[in-house]
Amino acid sequence: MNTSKVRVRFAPSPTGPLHMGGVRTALFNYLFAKKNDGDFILRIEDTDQTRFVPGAEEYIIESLKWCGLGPAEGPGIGGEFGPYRQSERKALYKGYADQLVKSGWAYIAFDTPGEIDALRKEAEAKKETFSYAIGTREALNNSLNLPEKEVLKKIEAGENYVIRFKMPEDVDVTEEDLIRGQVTFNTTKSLDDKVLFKSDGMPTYHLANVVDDHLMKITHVIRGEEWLPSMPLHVLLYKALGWEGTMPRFAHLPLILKPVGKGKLSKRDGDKMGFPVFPLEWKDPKTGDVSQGYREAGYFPEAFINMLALLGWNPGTEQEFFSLDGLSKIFSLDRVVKSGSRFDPEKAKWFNKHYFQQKAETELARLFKPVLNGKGISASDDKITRVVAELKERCEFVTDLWGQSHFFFTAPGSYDEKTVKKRWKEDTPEKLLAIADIFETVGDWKADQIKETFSAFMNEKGWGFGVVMNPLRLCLVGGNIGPDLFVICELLGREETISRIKTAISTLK
RNA sequence: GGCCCGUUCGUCUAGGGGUUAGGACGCCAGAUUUUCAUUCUGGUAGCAGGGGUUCGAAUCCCCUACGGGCUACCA
Repeated sequence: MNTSKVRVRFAPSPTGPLHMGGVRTALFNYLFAKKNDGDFILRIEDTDQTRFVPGAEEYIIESLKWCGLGPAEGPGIGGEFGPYRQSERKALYKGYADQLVKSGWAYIAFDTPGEIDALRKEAEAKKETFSYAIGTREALNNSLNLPEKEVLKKIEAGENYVIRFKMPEDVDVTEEDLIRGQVTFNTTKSLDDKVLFKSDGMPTYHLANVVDDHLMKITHVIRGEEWLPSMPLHVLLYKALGWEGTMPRFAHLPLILKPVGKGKLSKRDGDKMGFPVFPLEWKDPKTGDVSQGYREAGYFPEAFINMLALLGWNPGTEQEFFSLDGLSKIFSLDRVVKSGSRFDPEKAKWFNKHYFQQKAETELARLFKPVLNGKGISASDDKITRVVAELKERCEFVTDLWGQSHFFFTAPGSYDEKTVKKRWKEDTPEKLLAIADIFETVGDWKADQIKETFSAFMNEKGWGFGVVMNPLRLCLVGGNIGPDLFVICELLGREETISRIKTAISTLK
């Protein structure tokens, strides 16, 4: 067993934006590395040139950065095991594929995609499935059946070929998965002769992955459950390459499922239900479609990470709030759950609310300021901080702030109809005018002073508080939202308060 | 279809032979807040089904059902 320093990698392929499931895989890798004083590295698996999407790699790197999951090695960062982009390692893989052919673990196959496709269709018509494997490979166009001379001739003639793994017959491959325990696969029952090296000169995932993990001294492969079925192939590959002694250990993470309905979480679910599935906003370079991001939706990275960490993992205690550092100290793979987890957007919001409430008012004000500026409003930091302080506990997102506070910065342009109907009575203007007058007499324009003067007057008149306060609120904010009425008065200032009362009266009269 | 993995409140989960099956989100109710929201307190709700093993099963075994993944010269 490998006892060297723990090294794990996150190995996405740049075929689009990083999905939150991918972020979670990165997170668990990161946490495992930190917990074990190991290295977390990023490797870009871009062996499929046809699926390359411009900007995807940058997106991945920026997403990890936003989440605080900085790799120790990777593209643009460097490290002694580079390059970290598989396309830049291209020259490396062919030798290993050839070695496999030489040792009899692999063979050369000349069948064209068209031919194989036809075979597949043919089998399908008979309600069977074609697989290139023992039982069919004997009759196909490959180096197992062709004389060596013929094979050489074809290659020299420039004929396209792939290199396939020669899956051994009827072997039970048993390997321990760190999350699931022992898993056994029978080679004949469940595995075919996978392509290791493509006709375009690139390795497939299987070869590149094993070669790179070996060369990069990866000790633990932590990846999504969709890879579990290919674990035996990889185990066999390590064996075939003579790397059994340093083979990494495997851990297959459960998938993140749709909030409702069947299947794994997809981009569509987010669009349909209005929650982000990507960490950052993504604009598809081809279609121009924009997908929502957690960052843009107003989530704090620490909330996003905290939520993700608890989706499929738990500390075994009742603690729910964790910083990345906190997680790094206690994370362990044996507390990863085996079954897929449905994602709950409500819980994500709840996490964000928690972190929002934890933030200092000045910090929140700093974040809110650009929002205000974007609306053409400039206000002193002091005022913004005061406003934020009053509204903080009724919000979950920085993006909620405006909806709760616009009236502090701009006078209401209209009045909520429902509220008008419910609260604005015939004698309301007269009463509010009296209040405006009494406001002129408030000594020190502070919330409690205003309240005191107001209450004294109300008691003297014998008016019901609700009858006056609700319409007053309507005048000042345009609806029935906002914090304590007297606080609103104070922050608005005496002049503005009275002016808004008068404007409302003349508008609603 | 084949192969593999899984299944505890609606959701995330604890619990791994003896528990009143615990917590969280959501939801509902009450209290506070002269609005709304917040906050607090309480409540609702679960071991997929059937067989074993055992004095005793949510827990171990088998079967069934259901869910999920894989089954590309994609990762």
